[in-house]
Amino acid sequence: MSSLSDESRNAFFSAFKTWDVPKEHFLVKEEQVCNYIFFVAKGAVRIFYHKNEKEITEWIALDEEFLLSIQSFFQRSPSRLIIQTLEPSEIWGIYYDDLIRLATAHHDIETWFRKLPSAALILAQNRMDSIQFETAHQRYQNLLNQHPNIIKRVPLTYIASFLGITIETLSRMRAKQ
Amino acid sequence: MSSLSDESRNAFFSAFKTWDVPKEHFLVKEEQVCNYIFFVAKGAVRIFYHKNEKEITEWIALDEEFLLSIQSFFQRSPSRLIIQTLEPSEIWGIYYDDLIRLATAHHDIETWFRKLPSAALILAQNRMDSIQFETAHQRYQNLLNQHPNIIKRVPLTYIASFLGITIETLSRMRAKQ
DNA sequence: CGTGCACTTGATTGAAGTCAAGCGCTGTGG
DNA sequence: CCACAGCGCTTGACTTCAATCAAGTGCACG
Repeated sequence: MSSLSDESRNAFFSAFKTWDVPKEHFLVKEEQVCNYIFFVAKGAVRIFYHKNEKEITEWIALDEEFLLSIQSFFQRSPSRLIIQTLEPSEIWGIYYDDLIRLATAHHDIETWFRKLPSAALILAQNRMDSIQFETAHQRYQNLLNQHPNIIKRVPLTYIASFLGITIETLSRMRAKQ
Repeated sequence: MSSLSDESRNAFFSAFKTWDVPKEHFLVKEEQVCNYIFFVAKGAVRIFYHKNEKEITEWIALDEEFLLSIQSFFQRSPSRLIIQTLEPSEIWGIYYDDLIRLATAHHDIETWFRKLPSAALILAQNRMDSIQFETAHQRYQNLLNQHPNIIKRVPLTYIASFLGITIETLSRMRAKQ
């Protein structure tokens, strides 16, 4: 995003649609195609999937963050991931076809766009590393350092699910700071 | 791959270069850019990265499998992943520029090519799921069912590292079938 | 006012890591 | 040609982290 020219950035942001949505509103339901790149202008949104009847939180986006199901958006296929607000939120979204149009017209947008899936792969890799090699306590501390607002604003269940631990364990970590 | 027309498939395979390489030969070293999509025609190759001075195996490719560092190849940036043969092997590779040329000429190759990063993301996601939610024993059983040849041909260290467990634990799993 | 949800706290269990010792090849050097 | 060093793997004893099960507290909302 930071790599875009002012002109491209303006074109990009002009293409957004905006919505005001209540708490627990679905931006993408299971098996739907994710047709938008979303930007959480204000509010809190989680992205999660079902695994053995449980909901696994993949990420929680607060104010001024992007999110989407990369796989669904890029492959134009039904999403395993579900996107849902945790608070009443102001959401912006850029529609797939509009983004393609922009990418065709602006080379820097195309470059940015093309890099998204492999950038997401790096994030997935990092998250896997942290689940595999860090203790629950380290993961909690990292989240606390890097995204203190998530800890402050979001219910335990979602944080625990994101960290890959039980709410009991998370509760105990907090008790010991 | 299966989605390519005969013509595209021929063009694709004609563009390969081939090498005979000894055991423990590096196809991609750390911090190098991965310029090829590799195809292991015959042999065994591992892809791994360094984490806290340890080598973490990400995948092991045997006869007739593709492998590459998606992130490095697509972003044209230095690779965190290292690719190295485990046996004397016959390796084919298609060079980045050649692949771009093919993708420009053959629309189905371009489609295939564009999908690679988000397809890899799904694999990464699945692997994370298995590390997070399956026991070491389940992961071993799955590997045994889905890739028995890896278990047969590859030294324990690499398999243990791929499964995310210690060699002791792996040895114990094998003892109980 | 009470039912339920979000969170806490405690006791117990279990899976897998660590440390340590030992076995059986293979290959190199005396 | 044998000896022994080293590697790949196994086995055992112990430890640890976090899950599970089970109560219990406090607040929120109908």
